[in-house]
Amino acid sequence: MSATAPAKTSFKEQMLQAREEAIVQTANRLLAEKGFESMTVDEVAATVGIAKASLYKHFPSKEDLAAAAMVRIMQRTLDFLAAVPAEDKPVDKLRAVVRWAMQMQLAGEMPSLPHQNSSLRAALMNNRGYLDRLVTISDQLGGWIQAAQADGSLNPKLPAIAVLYTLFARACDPVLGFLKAGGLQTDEQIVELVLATCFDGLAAR
Amino acid sequence: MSATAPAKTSFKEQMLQAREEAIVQTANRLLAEKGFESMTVDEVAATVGIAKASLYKHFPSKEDLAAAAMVRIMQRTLDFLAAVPAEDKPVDKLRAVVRWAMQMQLAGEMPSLPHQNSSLRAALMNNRGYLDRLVTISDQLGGWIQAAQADGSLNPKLPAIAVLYTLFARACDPVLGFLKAGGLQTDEQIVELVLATCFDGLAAR
DNA sequence: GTCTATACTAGGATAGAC
DNA sequence: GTCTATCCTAGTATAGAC
Repeated sequence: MSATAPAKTSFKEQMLQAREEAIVQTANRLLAEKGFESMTVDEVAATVGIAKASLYKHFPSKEDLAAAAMVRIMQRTLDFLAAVPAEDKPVDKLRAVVRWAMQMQLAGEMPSLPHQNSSLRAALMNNRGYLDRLVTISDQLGGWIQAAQADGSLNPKLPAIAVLYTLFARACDPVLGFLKAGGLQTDEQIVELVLATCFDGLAAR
Repeated sequence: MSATAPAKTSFKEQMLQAREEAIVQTANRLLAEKGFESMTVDEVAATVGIAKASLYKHFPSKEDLAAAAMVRIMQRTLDFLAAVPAEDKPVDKLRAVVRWAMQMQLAGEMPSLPHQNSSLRAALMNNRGYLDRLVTISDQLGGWIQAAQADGSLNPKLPAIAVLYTLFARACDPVLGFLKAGGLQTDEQIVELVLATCFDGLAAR
């Protein structure tokens, strides 16, 4: 550990971090595209361009790899929440978050929810980094939901927890994919359409 | 083929049909519970109480088995559609169908949508029985949607196809499972809650 | 058409050299 | 920490007797 060592170590660590980021990013895309069960470690490694054994030096299991990808999307969500203008109306903040999440999904960047019985689900429930971020996101959205219900822009009769779950679910809504496959709307139109049905409902107003 | 044969043959065939129904029903539940990829043929066979090889005498592949379960739920949907009172308002017919589908999901009887990239998806797209039922259901719901938009009870600005997709998606909405896991509402309350957010939206009216 | 036993493969994970 | 080569389990599917 000489005085000149830090620079090289830091560079090496940067490379390491960059590779890990590439791996997690690839896992994230495949998770969004085909789900945890259908995603194979072989495919992740091949896409990144490294050997499978090398990948396993970074992540001890497929579950840990997928969990890292889930933590990443949660962190990106937190980053977005932090960037929402504080002066916006609560309901507009909520709309902005859901819009962003839907854009992520259309871009193939939003991993689908793990099934109740999945081994990934179990791994996430034991992952502090994931749970902490989930709680932070829920608290922040929960505050906005209550504020929006208090100012009369969101239906105050709905339990806040039901609203929260609904917003989470819309981030993974398969309707976006259906409409995209139909090819009749642009991505932007699809997002605004689903956003409108989410907040305003199907019934006439 | 003597004159006395038909009775015995018929009985045997009834047994055969009953067994196939038991297999498909089990597959249906497992499909709802854990999805196509996580469902194993071993588990289906064990649950039904037959050997795996026997199951393969009835269905040539796992995909065919799952497809039979999907055809079954589509047929049950058609049966429900046929039983909806013709004199009801179009929008009430739509509500009734979505309510029924949500009840099916909470009962663990609604298989989750196959992922875009799934081998099951490909099998379904080559399955005439599935596609025909899907088209019939879509046509019937599509007619009700247009009627509801015409009579002013459903938002006429929404593309009918988007409404149709939204209704399909609500049948598999993960929000139901989230709320059920929370344990704060009865099944009936969950259904009415999600039904209300679907048709009336999250925003205050 | 049901069973037991087995073939075959995909895919998660590891060994060991560099 | 990267590679090639290999292990090993789980799971789909089939053979062959009854």
